[in-house]
Amino acid sequence: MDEILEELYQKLWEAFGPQGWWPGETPFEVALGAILTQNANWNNVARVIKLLKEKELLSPRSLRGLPEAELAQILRPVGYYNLKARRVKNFLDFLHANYQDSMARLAQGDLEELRPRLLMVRGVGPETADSILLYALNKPTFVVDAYTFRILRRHDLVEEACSYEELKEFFMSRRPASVPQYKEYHALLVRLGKDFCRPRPGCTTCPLNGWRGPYL
DNA sequence: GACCAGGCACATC
DNA sequence: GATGTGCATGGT
Repeated sequence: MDEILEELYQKLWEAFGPQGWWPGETPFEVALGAILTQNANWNNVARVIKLLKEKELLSPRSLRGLPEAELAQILRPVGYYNLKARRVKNFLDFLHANYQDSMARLAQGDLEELRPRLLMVRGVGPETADSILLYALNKPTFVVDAYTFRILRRHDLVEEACSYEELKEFFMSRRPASVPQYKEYHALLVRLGKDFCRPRPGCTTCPLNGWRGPYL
């Protein structure tokens, strides 16, 4: 099975090359994007982040000074905007109360300590926590998302009823704990998912078409 | 106009 | 522990 994940990585790499993830200039921008992209189109998230940048609101302190209702209006394009305004505020409160608004201070903790703490923030679930840990804080944890599950499921690498933690363990127990490669692997899976692996199969030009059995 | 998008919390059984 | 539901805009 280790060889299969290596083979999958090679195939994705050959098809797409380096993805350069996460798209974001600072750890805070990455963390914010992780919350905003929950069940949302990344293009909309990118627009909102660009707008926040233009308004000079893209820092923990300035965002903290913005009323939640105003933040919600800015967040409209990403969907679930009231919900996400609250979730962003929850994360900001967490960062302020424990780390003096500093992502650098947050990054000083280690993975085993930080993950449960992030999960205590309302609105930060397993995927968001792992995205922040891997892409903003450079901790060696693997990010599982809907694409990851769909792709591995479609190629019959995991069970239908595989949970988030099980799928994550499936990966991490079979791959060396490398931050750069975890970053790249997840990004490549998302790339494949966006371009080819729709909820309903049927794309003959998918680079993985026919790999471990056709799924047309 | 349907379907989809880089989830999560909460209620209920 | 599994399943169902609300949250919501914008792209294809």
